[in-house]
Amino acid sequence: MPIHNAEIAAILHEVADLLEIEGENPFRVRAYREAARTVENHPRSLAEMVGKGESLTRLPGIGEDLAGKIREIVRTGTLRQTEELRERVPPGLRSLLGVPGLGPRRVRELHRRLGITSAAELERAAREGRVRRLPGFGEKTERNILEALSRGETPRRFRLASAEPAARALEEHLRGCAAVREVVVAGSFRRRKETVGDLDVVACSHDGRRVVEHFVAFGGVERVVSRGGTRSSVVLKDGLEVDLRVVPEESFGAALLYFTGAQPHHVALRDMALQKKLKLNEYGLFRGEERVAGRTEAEVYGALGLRYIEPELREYRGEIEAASEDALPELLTREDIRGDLHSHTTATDGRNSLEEMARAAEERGYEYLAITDHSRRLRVARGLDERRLREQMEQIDRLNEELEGITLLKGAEVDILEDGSLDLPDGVLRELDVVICSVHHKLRLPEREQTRRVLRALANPNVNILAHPTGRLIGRREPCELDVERVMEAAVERGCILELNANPERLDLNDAHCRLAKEMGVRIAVSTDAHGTNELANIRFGVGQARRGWLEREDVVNTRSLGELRRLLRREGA
DNA sequence: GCCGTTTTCGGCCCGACTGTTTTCAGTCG
Repeated sequence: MPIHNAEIAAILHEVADLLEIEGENPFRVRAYREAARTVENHPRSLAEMVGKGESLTRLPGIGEDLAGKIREIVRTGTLRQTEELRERVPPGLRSLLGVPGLGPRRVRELHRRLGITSAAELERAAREGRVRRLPGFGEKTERNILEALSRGETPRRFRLASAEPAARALEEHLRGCAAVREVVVAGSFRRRKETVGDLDVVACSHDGRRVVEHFVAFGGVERVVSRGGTRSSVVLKDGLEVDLRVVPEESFGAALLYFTGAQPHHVALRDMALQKKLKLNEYGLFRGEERVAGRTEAEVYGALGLRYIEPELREYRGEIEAASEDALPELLTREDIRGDLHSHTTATDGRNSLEEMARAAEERGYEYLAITDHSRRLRVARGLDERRLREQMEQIDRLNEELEGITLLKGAEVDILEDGSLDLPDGVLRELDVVICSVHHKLRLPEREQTRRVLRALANPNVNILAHPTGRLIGRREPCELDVERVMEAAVERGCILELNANPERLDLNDAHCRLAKEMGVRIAVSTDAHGTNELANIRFGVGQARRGWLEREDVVNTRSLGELRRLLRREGA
């Protein structure tokens, strides 16, 4: 079984943590962290690249040494260096780095002076009052450690959609403060990352203290972690941490840039600034004492010789180079979307009728909506057999005569059976406007079998779209073992479309896959898989993910007019 | 450990807040 990028990255992260606890050169530690990040973000399988003898040193942050280590991991599944480190640094110490307030320095002291190697030992030492006697520690630190341990705090990530209500409520709350001129939730939320660890709020005001006081009075606040004159940090009742920064108007753009990140993106910008003998921080871009930019982000990018870079691109995946060459993509927007190609009704497991779904889509300004109820294999959803599907097709024909602003497309979401055959006969599939196929059971097949299964389904000439290709559920279910690159090759050959499922629990394909699809020339459908009228609005999450994957209007099929779309679905004029 | 129109050595982002401190280290983002 080839090793996954995520597993390689995990090993590199462990090396970084252990080296840090040992007190290694922090830049060396950072090099491992950056390499790990590069690996986990890389759309292609490194194991495969190693197998093909491709060079790894072209990846950012990976030199000869790390390339060799990655090759060792791919070949042996492990790294001798890690094994050696584990003998010197008890692996339990690693988990202590996750305790708020404990960094590598303090963890090392705890180990060296008190022999602590685990959270349980730390708790005991703190209870016995031994921690407070260490230099640099005190009563308060000891108490904070105990509190953090009793909360059992493991940094938890929130799905974008679960953080959104809090983000909107906070924005509104802060706008209610007279001293606030502008407020934006920045960070990974603004980059539309599929999960966020916390919210970073940037407010524009000349009275920081007043804004901070207003901020900590927000109704959802569980506890205040810190509050100063320009910055504060709180934890909300649902456990989400929120950091606020207040800056004056002339710094707002620079602060947004700083707090939107991603960190490597901003570090690279600082680097560019240094090369131009400028200094970039959250207050502006400076030449000596003089502020040359900072009011808006565009101003800062401009002063660095770059085009404005959309937040979703700021992941340090080539966007800075593209901006300097004026080669940035013109990203997909919500307004580009002309219809939804995946939806369900009460005929199976949806909550609204055909007509209700149609009207809701019409209200969104769509030209078309594909009705794609499940096939019979999905028993829990009361999936349709051929007879019931034909009944629905007739209903759609009748309804289309009444509807004026929108057209319903006749479709189905057909289960891919274990052998790769489809759950409805070709005869009826041929009569549909759009055929989606997807895997809903046997998600744990080995990669070879899963890939063969999906490839066989795509070989059916009636199939248009492969829905939620990897089957992952964010935070709940890992993606299935699937050779996504092979599937994409097949999709290109056969004119099939891959779905970017916009359900915020799925967002499948992920951003890296979208980027790969674009590079390989695979067409994408951004679809909500709505099981009710209220879910059609989930399209915004799909658009965000598409933008993170550098997708443009041309790459996405449901930006086409109905006529163009119909031609595409007949696989003509590809 | 990486990286390079300030190159193969010597840099590597930087400011706020907290707690333990009499001037600052550690942590965090």
